[in-house]
Amino acid sequence: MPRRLPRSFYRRDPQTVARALLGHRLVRQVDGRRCAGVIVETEAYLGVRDKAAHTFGGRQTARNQTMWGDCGCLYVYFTYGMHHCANVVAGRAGDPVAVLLRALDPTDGLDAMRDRRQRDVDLCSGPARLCQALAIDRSLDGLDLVKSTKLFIEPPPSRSPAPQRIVTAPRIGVQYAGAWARKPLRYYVKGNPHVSRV
DNA sequence: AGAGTGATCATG
DNA sequence: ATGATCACTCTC
Repeated sequence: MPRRLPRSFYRRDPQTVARALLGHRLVRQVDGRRCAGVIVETEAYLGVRDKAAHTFGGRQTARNQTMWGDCGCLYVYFTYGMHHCANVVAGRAGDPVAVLLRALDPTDGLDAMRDRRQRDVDLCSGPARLCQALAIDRSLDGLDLVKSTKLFIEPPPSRSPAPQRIVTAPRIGVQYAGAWARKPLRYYVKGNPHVSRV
């Protein structure tokens, strides 16, 4: 059995989870091949009060159903007619908050990622890029990261390196959200070259 | 800076 | 039913 983060890790406010996720490894098993990367960039979405969140104002739709369920599950949405983005559901069931996975530092299965991305660079630097690299789409929506072997999050080795410096910044691509767009709800590892933008 | 792309959503 | 929008990416 793979080592995985427990449910309790996710059952916290999304800002805490977004920050804590940095440095853990997202692992994808597909076609008997392993692809993985260290999470280096995330964003917190605060639910019904957050104008930038899909669940703002209590919206509950076919698309965002997963956000209303148990923490530790994957919320995948499709946008712009071609891109998928992946979130981890946080908080308590009924509080529809989540953390968007924005970038990985790729560590395993780079060849498969290059095949899927049709590129040698920017394999996992951006929410839709990392989904393409790891073959994540709507069919994985609702998947339980605490139990699945197809996709899960692995803690770093117990003898972990020195804690990394974390930067906060406004979230990307949510300018329509007014004051909520300016809140520092984006988290990334300072100096890491795989962060989607600085 | 502009185009691409179609599911999704709020309106009616 | 319909039209506007979109937690993005690529190319110029």
